Amino acid sequence: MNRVSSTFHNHFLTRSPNIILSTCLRRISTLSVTNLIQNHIHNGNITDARQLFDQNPQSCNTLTWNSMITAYIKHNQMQSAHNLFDEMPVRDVVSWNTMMSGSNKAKDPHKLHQLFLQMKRAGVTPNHFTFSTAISGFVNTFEILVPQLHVLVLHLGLHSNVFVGSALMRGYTRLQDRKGLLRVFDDVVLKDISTWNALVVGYMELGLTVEAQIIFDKMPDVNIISWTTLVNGYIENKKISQARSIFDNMPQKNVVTWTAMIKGYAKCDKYNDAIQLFISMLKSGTRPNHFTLSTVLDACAGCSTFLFGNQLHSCILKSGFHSEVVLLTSLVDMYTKCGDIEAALRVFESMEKKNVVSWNSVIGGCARHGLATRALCEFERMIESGVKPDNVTYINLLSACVHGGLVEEGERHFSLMEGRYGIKAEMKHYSCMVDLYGKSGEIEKAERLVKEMPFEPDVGVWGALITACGLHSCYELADGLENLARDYPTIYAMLVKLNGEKGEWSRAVEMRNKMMEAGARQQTAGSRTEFPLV
DNA sequence: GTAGGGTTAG
Repeated sequence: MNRVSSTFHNHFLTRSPNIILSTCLRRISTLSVTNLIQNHIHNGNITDARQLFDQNPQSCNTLTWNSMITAYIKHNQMQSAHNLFDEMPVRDVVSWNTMMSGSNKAKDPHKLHQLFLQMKRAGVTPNHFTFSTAISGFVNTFEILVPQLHVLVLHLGLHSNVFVGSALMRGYTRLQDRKGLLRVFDDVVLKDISTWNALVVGYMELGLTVEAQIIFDKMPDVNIISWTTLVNGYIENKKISQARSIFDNMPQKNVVTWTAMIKGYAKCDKYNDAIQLFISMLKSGTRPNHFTLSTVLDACAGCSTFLFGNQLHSCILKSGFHSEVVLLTSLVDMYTKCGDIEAALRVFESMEKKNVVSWNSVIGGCARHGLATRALCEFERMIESGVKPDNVTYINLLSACVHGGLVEEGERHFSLMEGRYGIKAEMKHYSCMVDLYGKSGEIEKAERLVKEMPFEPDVGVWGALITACGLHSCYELADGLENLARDYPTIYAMLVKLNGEKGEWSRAVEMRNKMMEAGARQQTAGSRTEFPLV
């Protein structure tokens, strides 16, 4: 109000009464319109705010435009934010920063990159907000640009800012650049807990658990996030017992800490430990969230504990998490892996939102249960619903074709995969195709595909081919694969079988002896190798 | 009116 009164006073001294009056009214109306818009935004009435905004273009300054854009972003209306940004008469550094932060929220690093370049071209100088937003958004996609942005940061003297510092530290961590990480850490003069945590994360991600622990022990302050970071770091480095020891000695735990530790067990296939820990969590009085529940469902799927998974389903229905896509997808996956495809399909049908992972789970589930035609139908439905397939979709789809012996369908999808969707065939796609040809007796096609593959075949591809030789008694081809047996000793087992069938007893015995020498019998007896036995 | 740490699925 002081600024307003002083402005009035100056006008009284220099202007005629009419001009003074109209200026005063305009100022009052500008102030009140801006305030009203801000009020609407504050109360979440974004439509009313926009209406007022449109009705009073002359009253809206850059600050009001920025507020409107911020409100749209907050309400996940990125397109409206964008339209308004495009119409802005004057864009300041806040306008650009806001749009960049919106792109981060929408997980659109390409848009962020574009905005950053446009901002530079528009001659607007970036500030510490710009860099912390841009660098965070570039990690994972444009991390290669991090050192260049760091140079700009140093040039503009923004390197001691804590936000810029932790963003840069994540960038250098991603680039596996230990020196860069430490240099940025040292440059942040007033380090806070986040700065220290970022160094612990960095060392952990570089596999330097000892160094990470030393830093943790040196930290002037630690919070629950620091502790969880440490536990998670040990888990990522496969040091589960160290993780558990930290976990047990933490001064306090919350749902995030519990979930991280449960996930740690699930990750190293200790599913029962994961479930036991979940039960301890419940006993401790910590309520699970949707992150916890999908982790535990994953553990149930891993050890096929249908009963426990089924109980979790009831919990989910009561929990209020019934619209979480990830959680429901875990549920679908749990049911397919626990053998109840009908329940999986029911859950899937009930899902309001489905993403590519949800579709992949149901297609993979059908494939696993031998419902090849159903898998193909679900794939068609997926395309119709506008969800784009990815590499996993095709692995599941092709394996459905293998189960159903659908050679032509498989061939068609294999060629459409790259032709229509630009998905390059990976090893697993080739191994499905070799398996598909091999199981249906088209050994020549299988062999040709192995030769034409753009990379060296792996155990899965060879396994598929060798199984085919065994199934269809292709002695010639199999005999030619003997040189591979040193790497994949189970080939001997197949050679024993084929030579036996052919009556080549001395060679069968030779192969059997070689197999015993190579320890193939021991290797295959109790292992989880994917290499199929003939 | 703008910025950063820990947990979820195929």
